[in-house]
This record gives sequence, structure tokens and C-alpha cells, in this order.
Amino acid sequence: MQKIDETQTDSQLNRSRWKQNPDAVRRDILRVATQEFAAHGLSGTRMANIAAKTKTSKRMIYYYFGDKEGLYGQVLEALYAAVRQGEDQLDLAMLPPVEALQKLVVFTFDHHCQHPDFVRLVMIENIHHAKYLRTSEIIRQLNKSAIEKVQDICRRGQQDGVFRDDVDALKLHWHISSMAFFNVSNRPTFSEVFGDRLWISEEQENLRALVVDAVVGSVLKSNAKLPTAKKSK
Amino acid sequence: MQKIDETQTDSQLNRSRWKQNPDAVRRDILRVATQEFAAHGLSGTRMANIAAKTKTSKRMIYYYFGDKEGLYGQVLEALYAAVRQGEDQLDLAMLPPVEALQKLVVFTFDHHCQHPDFVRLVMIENIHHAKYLRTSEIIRQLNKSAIEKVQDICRRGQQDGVFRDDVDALKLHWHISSMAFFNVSNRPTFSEVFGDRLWISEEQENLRALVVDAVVGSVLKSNAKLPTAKKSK
DNA sequence: TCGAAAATGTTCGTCTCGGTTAATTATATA
DNA sequence: TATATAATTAACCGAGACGAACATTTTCGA
Repeated sequence: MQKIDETQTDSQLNRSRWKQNPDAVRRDILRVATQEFAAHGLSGTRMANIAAKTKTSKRMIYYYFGDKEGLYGQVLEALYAAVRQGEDQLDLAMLPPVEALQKLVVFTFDHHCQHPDFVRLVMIENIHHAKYLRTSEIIRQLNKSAIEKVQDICRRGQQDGVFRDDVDALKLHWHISSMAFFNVSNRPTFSEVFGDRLWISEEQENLRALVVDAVVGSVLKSNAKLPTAKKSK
Repeated sequence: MQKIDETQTDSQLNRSRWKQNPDAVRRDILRVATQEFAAHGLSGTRMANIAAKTKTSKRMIYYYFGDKEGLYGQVLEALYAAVRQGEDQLDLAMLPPVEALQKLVVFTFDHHCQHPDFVRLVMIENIHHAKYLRTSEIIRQLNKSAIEKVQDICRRGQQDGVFRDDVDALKLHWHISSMAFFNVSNRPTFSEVFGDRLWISEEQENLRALVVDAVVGSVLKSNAKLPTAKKSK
């Protein structure tokens, strides 16, 4: 009774009553579950609601994912993996350190903006004290690769003599992440109180430039001050 | 059967089997509910669990607070009000703008560290798209007062000619809040992946100094560069 | 072509959880 | 002291949610 697949044509599918397509079913479930968990949290999400928005049934969710927490864990992993894909396309090793850092900050900022579901899932994980993230080696590896990019930039910046010697890659990563993350995670409360002026596109560009300046400024040796990134058009 | 009050002596209370003390009961419920909501989120919190950790019963929670969401809302307000009390003791108007800003950043950073439950409740609010915050005028006022402090500093800094003319108080507030907030809110995931090195007290001091430098640096006119805050002892 | 295994459909049990009802005890006040 | 009202208790309820049992269909290799 189900038309599961989205990539294949109907003619391939509807010869009989329904066609099996485990991979598509899995992906479909994961897609919907991501939205639901991001929207309602772990305990707030109803398995029946996920099933309803899926092209398949609740039965299949348990068949493939065991239980709610298993599903949640896999959603988390899939989301991290997707984020990683984007990150890897960044070619920072070729750029001189300051430009590489600028590019990384811009990317991180935009990336969080473009993946609000990811941000929300991480928020939820934090509420749960990173309980599920803790069990996933995949996610750990993913984040390691993120910090390695920063470490490489730091090393090169210090070699070139443009970065301060006491720059700490981990703190730098913290610095970048904090603003990129907060900008998405706390938008509801912030804009509820102060209005959403900061989230019109022009102001977001300004904020991004502010972040770039703040981050780059914090690692540069105080003598060599670069021209600031463009503040507004 | 209940010993409700903590401030009064037993002799005042236990003359008979139990003594009524509505205010103490309310406070007790709020105290426990704050912990529970902060720990498990809105839908994750069980009313029965709150009741169990309270000196009173589940029935009383409904008696005083109506329902779960009503309780949650009052928890939120009470927490904001408590936080506000601390904030107002800051005397920034007396200080020259740069020092005032430094002091404000240090305070904000420490303040978030010292009120993790508050931070967690705000996270939860954001997950719920600030649904409950929206209904509370008290909370709105509290945040307004926070931004006014920043606006005053900005105005004076620009008058004195040490701040750049394009400094935006709202962005500055965003800038400060982002790091102070993230430092607490995302500690679980961050330290799960990268270790908790950044949260030993010495490194927290360094981070705080980094934040001060980044924030102050972003508002100063580029010519007049102040001595950086102490990086480590 | 046949049968086993994988995938899906259908239905139901059980337990949790938010919220309520009815009865009991303390307090205030006249 | 009597009585109305506020505070408190214990038991209970119905909805709904997770997950499992059982049945059926599809696929694929021997």
C-alpha cells in the first residue's frame, strides 16, 4: 500500500501492492525523526507522530531502530555526519593562516545558520548532559576533525609569526563556536525580548563580520593589525 | 505529618501533627521544580518526581500552581527575578566606559557560571521557541534593564571618543551574552568531546580574560589599543 | 518453483503520567 | 465554642504512549 521510494519511478514500484525498499524507509524515518526531535526534544517527541509523518508505519521504526532512544542516537549521528560532509569541503590548508581563519569563521557562522535542526539537537543533548553523544564514537571522531583544522591554522600562524604564541587552538574553537552557536540557539529568547532586528540578513552579515574581527583580532600579535573585514556594504 | 518550614524553628511548628505554612510550601515546590525542570526539561520532568522531592504532595502543586505549564512559568519568573537581584548591585555608571565594560563582561561571565540552572531554563525556553517567556512581562523588563546598562556604556564611550562610532549596543550585548552563555550551556557536549580542560578554574579565568579582550577590542577605536587584561596569573 | 528470511501490516497490552475527586485536618473569626 | 474556609491527604481515573505479539506479504537464493 505504500509508495516508499522517491528516487525510483512509479512504474518500477507499483507492479504489485507494495515494494520493499529498506534503505529509503530508513532514510525517510530518519528525516522525519530529525525534525520531530529537533522540534519537541527527546521526551517531547511522540513515536506515533513520527510514524504519521512518515510514509511507513510505527512498526518499521521499531523494526529498524529498536526503540526511541536508539532512534534518537542515530538521528544525532546522522546529523553530525551530514555536518561533517560540509566541513570537509573547506580547503583551508592551501590558504595563509589569517585568511584560513577568516574563512573558517565565516563558514562556521553560516553553517550553524543553515542547520538549525543540528543546533537544536545539540542543545537537547546538552540538556541531557550529553548522555547519548557520550556513547557515539562516530561523533567523537567528527569533532576531532573539526579541532584539527583549527590546530593546523594555529600552528601555521605561529610559524609565520603573525599569531601570538599563547594562542590555544581549543580556546579558539570555543571562541568561534560560542558565537556561531548562540546566534542560532538563543534566537528565540533574544529576539522575543529585543526584537528580531539582528536576524534580518543585513544585520546577520554585520554580526558575522563582528565575529570574524573579534576572533581574528584575538589571535593576532598586537603590532600587526589587519584591515578589518567589511563591516557593512 | 509534614515539617514544611526551614526558616522557623521546630518549636514554632510542631506543636501539633503538622502546621500550615503556605508560603514555605510554595517556595519549597518552586525550589524543587526549578531543579527538576533544569535537569530534565519541560516534557521530561515528572510532576510526581517533583512532589517526591518536595516536603508536600502532588496535590499541593496543582493546588498552588494549576498545572505543569503554570508551574514552569512561575519557575521561570522566579529564576529571572532572583538573577535580577544580583545584577542590580553592579555600579557601572561611576566607572569610565572602558572599565565599566570590562567589569560588565566579567560580571556577566561569572554570573552565568554561578547560575547554571538559569542558563538551562533559558535553553529550554529556546527549545520551546520562547513560548512561555513571551507571556511574562517581568522577564521582559529584566532583560531591558540589562541592555540599558550596555547602552549607557556605549553612549559614554562614544562621547569620550574611545569607542568607535558604529558600535551597536544590541550587538554588543549579543556579543557578551553569546560567550558567557555558551560557556555554561554547551559545557556537556563540548567537554564530552574535547575533555573538560577548559573548565578547570585557571582556564576559566583565561577564557574570561579572552572574552574581555575580544569584547573590549571590538568596540575600541583601532588607534587606541588598551593594555590587554591579564591573561593568566 | 519452493521455502526461508526479510520486510511490512495489524492489533493489543500495559504502564506511565498529568490531572481530579472526595474526604480530612487546621485556622480564623464571630 | 462553633462554623466557615483554607490547606492537606490519599486514592483514583482516563488518555495516550511505548513497545510487543502475531499475521501477512515480498524477495531471493537453492
